[in-house]
Amino acid sequence: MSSIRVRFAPSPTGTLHVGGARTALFNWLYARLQKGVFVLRIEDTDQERSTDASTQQILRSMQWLGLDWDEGPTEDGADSRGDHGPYFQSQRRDKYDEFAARLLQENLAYPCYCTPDELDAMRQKAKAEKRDFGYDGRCRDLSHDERKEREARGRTSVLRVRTPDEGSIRWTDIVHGDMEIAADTVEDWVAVKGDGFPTYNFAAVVDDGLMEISHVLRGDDHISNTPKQIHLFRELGFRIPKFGHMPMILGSDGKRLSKRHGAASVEEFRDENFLSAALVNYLALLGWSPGNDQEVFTVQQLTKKFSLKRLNHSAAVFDPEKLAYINAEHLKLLSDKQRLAMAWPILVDAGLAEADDGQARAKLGQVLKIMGARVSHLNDVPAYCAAYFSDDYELDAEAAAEFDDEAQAHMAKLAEAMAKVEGFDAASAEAALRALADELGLKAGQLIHPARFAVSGQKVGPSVFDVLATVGQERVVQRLRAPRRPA
RNA sequence: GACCCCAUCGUCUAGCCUGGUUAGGACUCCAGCCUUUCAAGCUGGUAACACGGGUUCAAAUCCCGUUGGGGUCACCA
Repeated sequence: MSSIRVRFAPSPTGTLHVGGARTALFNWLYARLQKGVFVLRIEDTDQERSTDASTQQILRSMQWLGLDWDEGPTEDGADSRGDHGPYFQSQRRDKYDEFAARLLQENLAYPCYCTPDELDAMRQKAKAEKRDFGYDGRCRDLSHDERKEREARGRTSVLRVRTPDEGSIRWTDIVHGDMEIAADTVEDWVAVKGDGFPTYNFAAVVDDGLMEISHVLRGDDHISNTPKQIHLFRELGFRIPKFGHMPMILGSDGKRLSKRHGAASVEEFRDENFLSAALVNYLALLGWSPGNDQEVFTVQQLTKKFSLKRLNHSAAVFDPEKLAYINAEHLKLLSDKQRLAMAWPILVDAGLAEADDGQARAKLGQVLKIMGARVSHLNDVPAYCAAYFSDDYELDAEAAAEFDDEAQAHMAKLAEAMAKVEGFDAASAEAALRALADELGLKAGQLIHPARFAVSGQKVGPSVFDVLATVGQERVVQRLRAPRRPA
């Protein structure tokens, strides 16, 4: 086991977004590639916004994606497992308190008595004067008596970290290379809030330190937190992890991806019946490339080829069309058995079959077979397959318009021909149809197209002879005799 | 606004580090082939180095600047 320890640390204030999923994925891939440890930590220090439902949802999304964690909450989210727990920040108060006390004792931090309202006023003023606002350090050097006096007035305090005024903070970013931020652009930031809970930057450092995280891989939007965290890692005596800031995922308008761009949470893609392997594959391609022309990867292949060295520097736009293509490719990768296992529940959900109907399930297997690559998304299954399971299927408007009285007359004759076929299958149905076409002096296509419509309601689909064979002689004859036409 | 990040087809990207390519691939779009139809598949096509200066025999590639886009500026994470 290597000493590589990475983590994904979502805050349970909503669903798992594709941006977060991509971050989780890259951490997971790196851990699997390096035979390291992947830690999942729930950052629920925001009392107002964190919900248990969100935690559950995130855990479910992670599991759906196949991103299993070595340490973290148990699968049901009720408990923790691993040597560095607990993995819910809300259960780690004792640790934050301990380090906060140390910061205070060593004068690395100080109590600040400014109220949110006061700070807000200062911010407004700075804005009005077109000045930059950074906390001005007015509580930085309060004397013992001054502190006592404020406390006597019932003022609550927050704990602010004393940041250096001079010099700079540097690190070598795995993605961006050498980084240097001037220390004077880093303000004295709040480590412990008025409610006694740690802020993100404080809790993250304590936890990453205690959990012995070796690499912090996260979004670009965290770059500005990094100097604060590095400073604190150092002051607290922790080994400083390596940092890698990955590019953001944007919507088609170039803005950070969000709900208004359409589906943006993992759960939505699951509900829309995307293959999780396809989402994983597509997400991996956003911000990373293998360096050659391969684009379709199984998860297994990704864990072998992934490399931090090949992470991109620039933000990427999420493209639903490319995802759809990758999804279709993964559908082709599935065995007939796997595809059937995925499609069956969808057919059942659509009310086209009973869950325990083994015959219907076998039939779906046949239908899927003749459909072939025409099913590029599992969501298409109900519409494409309805005619094989029910007489209540949709009629394609275009095909219906082409189906005239002459076609109907032809279908009546075809019905009788089909009724006479013995040993009804694709080959015998084809022979009978072609014979009838010859007899009537028609081209085969003149029977084929109306027949497809009469039997399946569709304009397109598999070989019509396969359709006939699969729908079955009895139903074929019925539908040819009395084709459904739009009202 | 300040600080930071980024910059190759519409989109995802290879090429950049270690200057010399007809700047490659994929999605989308278009055309053709195949097919009873559609899809798939196959073949072909349209389409990019943001701009300006350097350095160099030679710059997508190295340097500087400009412009553009994004991010951060909370007792949110």
